[in-house]
Amino acid sequence: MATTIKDIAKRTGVSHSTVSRALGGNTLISEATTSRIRKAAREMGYQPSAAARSLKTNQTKVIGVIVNSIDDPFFSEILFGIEDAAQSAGYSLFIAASQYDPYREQNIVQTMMEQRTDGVIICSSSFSADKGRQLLANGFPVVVVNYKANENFNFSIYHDDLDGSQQLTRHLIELGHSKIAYLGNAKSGRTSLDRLNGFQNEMQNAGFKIRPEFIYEVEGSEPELGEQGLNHFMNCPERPTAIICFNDMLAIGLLHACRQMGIHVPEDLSVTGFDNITFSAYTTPPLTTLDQPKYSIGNEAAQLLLELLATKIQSSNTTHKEKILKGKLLIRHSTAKPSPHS
Amino acid sequence: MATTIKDIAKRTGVSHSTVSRALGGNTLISEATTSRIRKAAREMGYQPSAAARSLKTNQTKVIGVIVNSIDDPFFSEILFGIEDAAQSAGYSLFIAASQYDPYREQNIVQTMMEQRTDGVIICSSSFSADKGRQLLANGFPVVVVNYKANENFNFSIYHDDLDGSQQLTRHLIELGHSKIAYLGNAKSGRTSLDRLNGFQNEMQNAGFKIRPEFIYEVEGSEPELGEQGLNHFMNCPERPTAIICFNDMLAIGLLHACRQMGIHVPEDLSVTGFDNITFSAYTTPPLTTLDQPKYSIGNEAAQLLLELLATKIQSSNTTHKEKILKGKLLIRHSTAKPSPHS
DNA sequence: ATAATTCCTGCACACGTGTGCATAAGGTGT
DNA sequence: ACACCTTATGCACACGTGTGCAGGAATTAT
Repeated sequence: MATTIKDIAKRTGVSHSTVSRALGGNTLISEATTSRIRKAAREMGYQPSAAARSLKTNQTKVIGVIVNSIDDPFFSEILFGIEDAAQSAGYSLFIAASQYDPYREQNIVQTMMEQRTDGVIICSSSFSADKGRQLLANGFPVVVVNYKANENFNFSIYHDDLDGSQQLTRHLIELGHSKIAYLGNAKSGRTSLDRLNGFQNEMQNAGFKIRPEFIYEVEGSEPELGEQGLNHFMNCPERPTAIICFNDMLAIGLLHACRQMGIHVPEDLSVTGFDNITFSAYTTPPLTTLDQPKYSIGNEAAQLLLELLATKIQSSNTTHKEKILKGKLLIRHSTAKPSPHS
Repeated sequence: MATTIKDIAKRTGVSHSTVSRALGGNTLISEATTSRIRKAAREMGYQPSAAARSLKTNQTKVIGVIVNSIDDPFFSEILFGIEDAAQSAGYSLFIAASQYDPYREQNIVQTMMEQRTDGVIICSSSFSADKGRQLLANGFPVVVVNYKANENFNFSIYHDDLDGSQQLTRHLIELGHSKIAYLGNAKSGRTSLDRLNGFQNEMQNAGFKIRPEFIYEVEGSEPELGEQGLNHFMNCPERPTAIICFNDMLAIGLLHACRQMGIHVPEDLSVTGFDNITFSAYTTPPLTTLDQPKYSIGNEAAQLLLELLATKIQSSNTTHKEKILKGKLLIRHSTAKPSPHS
């Protein structure tokens, strides 16, 4: 059994209250006893019980983080940003992955509530809104990341997907493309929609029409779905000269399929990704993408939550705060002028 | 403030003990009152306090997991396996990343101890042994994964790296290679050493000598270090015809560097990886690698820990249990016969 | 009708920590 | 010597939950 403050009290001949105060740095206790107690605590390998402490203080110093999937390299960088901010404020993370599974989602929400997490960061674009509201209803401060059902949530950090998508589209248009297609991910809801809208806006600005078959969605972001997307576009009566992919994972799969089908990128076809995950620099050719400030996004989200926890203004649910971060275009080698004979 | 069993007791007109028993499914309580209490609990949105419960029962239903870095796609698949096993046994995960940082490591250990995690799984090959011993000394059941300081730990699951490396080497030898080099990762300690040994064993079996400059280590597994490795080998007086990389990440970086230097894989040079992470299937050319059963490794580790928790045999530290899993060779297109004129 | 048995529920304490209040010891002023 | 103030510590209770034990009510046996 682990040593408790009572054990320390017994050994140093004081009451457990004195020990509690001494370890807490309360100046009421004399320096002599304080250092005596601290020494004993060290020798006995004392570790305070988080459970007992939270029970008393009503805070756990733990913040919950909900992501789609730990597999997704995109989230892991966001997690980094969150962890740095949390750690330096003395908070630990409780990470849970929903895996797009409603049963798991419910499970996660329940666990967070039972654990009495001080706050929750939702990074899962597909997380069902009612589960999130459940947390809000139970008084949990919630910050959402890249989650576009903001009608429900007062505190959010997100990336300007509209702008990012426009940057990519503009880049392609400036290269001379007009027959551009969009490969979306139906499971990502508003995020995919925003990127689609950015594309559409910019095409309209340039005076180009988009053929309806040039917009296609697959059910997820696994690379193998990129192949499915490519097949669709290559079977169109008129082929696009460029494809904007919802994210890097899809683009990576699509590039792979291109190679198998003998389509040369970027000579025959330009391809873009979104997010700038590590591996997007190592494809053939290296992927032109939109560098999303993932670390900053996570960091800002955590800071916002910490601020909420410090000021307790979450109760006044009239307040409302959101921050929008912009990414920047990263031109590598998967985009080029369209070939003259296409 | 969240509702407690006392609130429910007040509302249903019974004592809090009765509520506790009713919700716990104790058959001593009559069915009538049990269902009445359950109904009230549901209506009031009751969620038990994990803190209070653990304080009383002395178990948290949480198991800690320590990994090197969440970024590493290798670990995320292991986490999957762990989570599945844990979840179905009613346990939650407390995940922490050491990031190779001793300060963070100490911090993690302390947090695990304060949280009174029921057990710990260490998946970090670089995790310092004394930190692990600290956990053991405090009575934590510990299972280590792919951690080769087993002299200290009684319970471990690991992959047979020696065998895997031999499979890869044999494959190359059967293709006709004899000038084979090994690119290791100094930070991965024993793991890298085992893979090196497998390579050496198999070369010896075939009667081949290894030139000392054909063994080279870099400080990490980031893809960009693959380039450094390639440079080293290409500057050797006699160049290797095949390179065995410590893992896929390094191999991916090395392949990329090959392209930039105009080296054709596999015609000029064969390259192998290790682990079979998702992206290894999408490189150019797709990577020949060793498919490590990551999910199973995680799953078995969790099951072993759960078994320890159930039987409490961890106290009898004479027991000792380990499981070794073998991976299998996955031949893609980054390996081929050596070119005749090299 | 009373005793014995079963069934159900409440009392009281415990887990480890934090904190308001009382109080004892020591010091300073007259 | 006495009242007064400061300093240092202990007492007792609280947080939310679980559980051994006692005891009341209802049922059955005598």
